Amino acid sequence: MTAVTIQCCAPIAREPLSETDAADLAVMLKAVADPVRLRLLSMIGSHAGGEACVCDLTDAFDLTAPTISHHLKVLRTAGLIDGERRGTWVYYRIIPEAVNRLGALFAPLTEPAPRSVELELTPA
Amino acid sequence: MTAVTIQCCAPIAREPLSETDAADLAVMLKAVADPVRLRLLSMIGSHAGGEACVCDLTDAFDLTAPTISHHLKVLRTAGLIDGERRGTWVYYRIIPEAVNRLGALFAPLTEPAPRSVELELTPA
DNA sequence: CTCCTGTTTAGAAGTTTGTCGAAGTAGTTG
DNA sequence: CAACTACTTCGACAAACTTCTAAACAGGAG
Repeated sequence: MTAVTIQCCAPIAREPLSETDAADLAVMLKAVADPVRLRLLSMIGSHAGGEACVCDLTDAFDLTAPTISHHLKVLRTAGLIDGERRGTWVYYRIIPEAVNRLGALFAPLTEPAPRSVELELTPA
Repeated sequence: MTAVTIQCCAPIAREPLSETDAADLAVMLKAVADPVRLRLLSMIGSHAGGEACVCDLTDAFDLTAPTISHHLKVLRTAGLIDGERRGTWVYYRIIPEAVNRLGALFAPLTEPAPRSVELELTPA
């Protein structure tokens, strides 16, 4: 059921990116091109249950709550994470499709021609 | 022989990135988090022979030569490309290991446990 | 309702980044 | 050597970014 569904742009070395695709991807990459946001994304994604509370995230850094909130907003605006308030706390989780899109962009491409490069994730 | 050899950091959602790894990766991601540099990288990687001359790259953009040169330097400093002068022209090519490192970072991770995720590139 | 905690918004200060024009280096050709 | 082309370095400046403090908003407890 977790179909992965990688689509948007071929690996970066297959064919030149269009101006539009490049601009589009740059937004996502900019969001992830910061040490704090990288760690936030990693913490959220690797947290038990696939989601993490802002309170946990804030405690893990030597930064103020507004700063963490700002970084989370950047990740959210870029479509990489999604947040939900449940009672007192707000929980964030990764949007896998977005992360997969980045993975596909930098996927290894040993041959110029599309050989049989397959990810064996769902053995059917 | 193209062993790929992906190593450095587990996928982003496997375990929280260390502060050092995050800072390290952020340098590479910052280099790639710009529409012009993304297109440059893509043009270089997808160019015939695996390398492109600066003259070709400069012509493809509406930017001055110094600006293109600056962007190439950012990519080079980040370890993503390497340049070589041959006679009159300078040629740049992608460093695959660096790009693969980014690919590994965003590789899909459907299960928390390390299942049999294998890239079938060298059928031995 | 009032107070307290968790989170976001608003505004400001300091730094980094993208771009340019001008000038410098490298190699080819006459 | 002189002139020309290809590319890089330098210095400058506007725009964008990271971080902070202060203040607002949201929900739970007394």
